[in-house]
Amino acid sequence: MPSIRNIGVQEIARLAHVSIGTVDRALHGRKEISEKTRKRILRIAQERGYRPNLAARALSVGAPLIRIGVCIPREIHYFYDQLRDGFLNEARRFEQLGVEIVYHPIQRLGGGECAGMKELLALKLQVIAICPGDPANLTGLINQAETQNVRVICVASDAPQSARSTVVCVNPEVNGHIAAELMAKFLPSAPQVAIVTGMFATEDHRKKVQAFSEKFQQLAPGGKLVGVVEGHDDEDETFQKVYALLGRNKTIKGLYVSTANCLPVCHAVGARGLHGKVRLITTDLFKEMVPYLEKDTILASIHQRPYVQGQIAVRLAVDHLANGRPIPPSYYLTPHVVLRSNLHLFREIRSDGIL
Amino acid sequence: MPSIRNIGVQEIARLAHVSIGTVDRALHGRKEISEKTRKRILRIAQERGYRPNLAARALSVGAPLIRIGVCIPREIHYFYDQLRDGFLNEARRFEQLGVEIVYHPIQRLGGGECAGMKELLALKLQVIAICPGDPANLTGLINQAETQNVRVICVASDAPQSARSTVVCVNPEVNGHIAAELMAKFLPSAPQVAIVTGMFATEDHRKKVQAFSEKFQQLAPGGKLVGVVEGHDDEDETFQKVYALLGRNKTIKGLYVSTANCLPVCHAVGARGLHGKVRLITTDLFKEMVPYLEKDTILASIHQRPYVQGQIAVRLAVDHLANGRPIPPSYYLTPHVVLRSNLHLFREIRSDGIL
DNA sequence: CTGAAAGCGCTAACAA
DNA sequence: TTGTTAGCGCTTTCAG
Repeated sequence: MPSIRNIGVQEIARLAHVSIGTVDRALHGRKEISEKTRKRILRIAQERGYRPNLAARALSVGAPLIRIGVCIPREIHYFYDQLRDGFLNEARRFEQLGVEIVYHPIQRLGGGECAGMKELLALKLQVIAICPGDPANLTGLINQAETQNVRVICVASDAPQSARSTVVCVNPEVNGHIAAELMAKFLPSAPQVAIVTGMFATEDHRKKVQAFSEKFQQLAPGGKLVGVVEGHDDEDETFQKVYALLGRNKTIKGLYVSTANCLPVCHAVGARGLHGKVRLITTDLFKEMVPYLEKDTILASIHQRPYVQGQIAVRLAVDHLANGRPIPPSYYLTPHVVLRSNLHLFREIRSDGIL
Repeated sequence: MPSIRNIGVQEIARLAHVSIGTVDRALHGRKEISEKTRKRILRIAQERGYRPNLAARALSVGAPLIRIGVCIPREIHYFYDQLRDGFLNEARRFEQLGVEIVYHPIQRLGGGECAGMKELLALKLQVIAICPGDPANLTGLINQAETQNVRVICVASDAPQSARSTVVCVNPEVNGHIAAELMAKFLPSAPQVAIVTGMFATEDHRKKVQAFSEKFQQLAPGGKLVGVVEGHDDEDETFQKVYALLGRNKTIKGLYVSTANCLPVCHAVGARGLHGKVRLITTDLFKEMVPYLEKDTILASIHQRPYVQGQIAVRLAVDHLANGRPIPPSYYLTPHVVLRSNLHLFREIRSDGIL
């Protein structure tokens, strides 16, 4: 334990026999200072465990010190509105410490994210949070940002090949595994099941499919995965394909819908008169799902907690920039399992704004 | 929108034709000021949407402004250590804004909570967080605290008859309902099940039992609740009683363990050679449960997230005291459903300290 | 009852 | 390259 009470610039200046101006220069790596005095000052600060007083800093500077650019899609609203609110509400808590969100939405996942990123890059922010829709294309810009000492936080989806500081998301493999486990436990033994996904090209979707399929084999001996439907997150296409599948194969007992696009699947089940016969494990949560959860067409939904993802991204940024804590290389959060009996506790379903 | 930029005491003083000293007196309800000038100043502050600059306040005062007393049990460690860490870690984020935790543990739930509360009361804190083990006895002290303008936050358990500002917990009824839903969905139709609880005298335990029993009737037609074991959270007693029950009744397929005391239940199941025959829904999470989750003796556990409860209590306090937001009358959080496939994501199981 | 002024720890502008 | 100083918005003390 270096010292009991916290030391300040004043004290450091005294110990180093320099003025506080010089201490400030040393601490902030400014150039107008000789290398040896900087060393000396830094060593003293280190030894005495100097931690800057953020309140004083914020007060002195006046302008926001930690500016977080947020480049996330607008659509699908029910998901990204929550994500945005997580960012905004959490940042407000640290407003007085100089934390500010620069919200820079794009229309949809992958739609103009490079342009958005470039604009944010020009703003000289400390942190950029982004949902990579097309990681391959974005990687160059992410690396450029990190080179310019801008921390990049991927949210909800990842750009694993890039130099991003961290990612905040639900691991898609975990999603697939949970779905498989629930399916294996909920359905009678040796069931036939199928998957409804968006498109194989999307890494997130592909991983969920694969993880589900592996885990399901393992947990449901005798069970069988009899089809994977690629709905391209299009309502009509999804409905048609699922409707056709259920017509061809009367023995299917379960469907894992690995994207948010579960409504057309519910409709197809209904159109075949299979409510109560074919059960769904879905992804995420929005109001329109409630009736299907209540009548057990949807047995459970795996909720990726976008609001909390936004919150956590802000916290990682603030913890790092304000309190000097390291950013963990990834932050995989536990999804919630939504059931009939806990449904009413989720912010998506509630009218009050409570977390 | 009252004004674009935030106004300060200086500006209010100018507008009211008084000095900033007087503004300060008005804003803080100090006595050395005439009623009419106070009114005038307050009106102006109101009109212009004055919000104090917390950084400046913290800087000026120096000492912690928001002191939160935390009177929670030490045992059972696996639960209350998490709760404590939630308080401590979250408070550290707001340290520079003058938030401080006064940690004042008691040995076990209900063991000396009145004395602990009294000691905290003497410290002139702004907030006291407490786990009521014996609400009837504590209510007087809680009311006294609130009268003295100390906000009382109940955590993990409630004192519903008191004037406490709020409670942060998992609603025991929700716990019971989720357990019932999982039991009904996981087990083959019309199963016989039993409950293992602590003691009926504890409100939390009683409510879980009742909620489970009602919901189970409703969701598992033909199923039957064939016993309720009161284990008094004693390992031997619980083992003996469950062992006896499983001997008497060979048809039991499921057990809902509504307290953290699930290990003796697992042992009893093992001793009867019923692994894989009798399935458990348990409560909370600690390392020793892992093998039973992995071999599916425990199908799922309902995790009350003590760490997050501590976090949220701090946030409610800070949001209220620092940012003037109202405290919601209750904050019921969603428990996590722990399964084999998400097990490794929980802080109780991980070695790194990440949330 | 009210006003004036010092000072919290830090940054930034200017002087040397 | 270094030192000096004003001032961020607020609380607090001391004078009036």
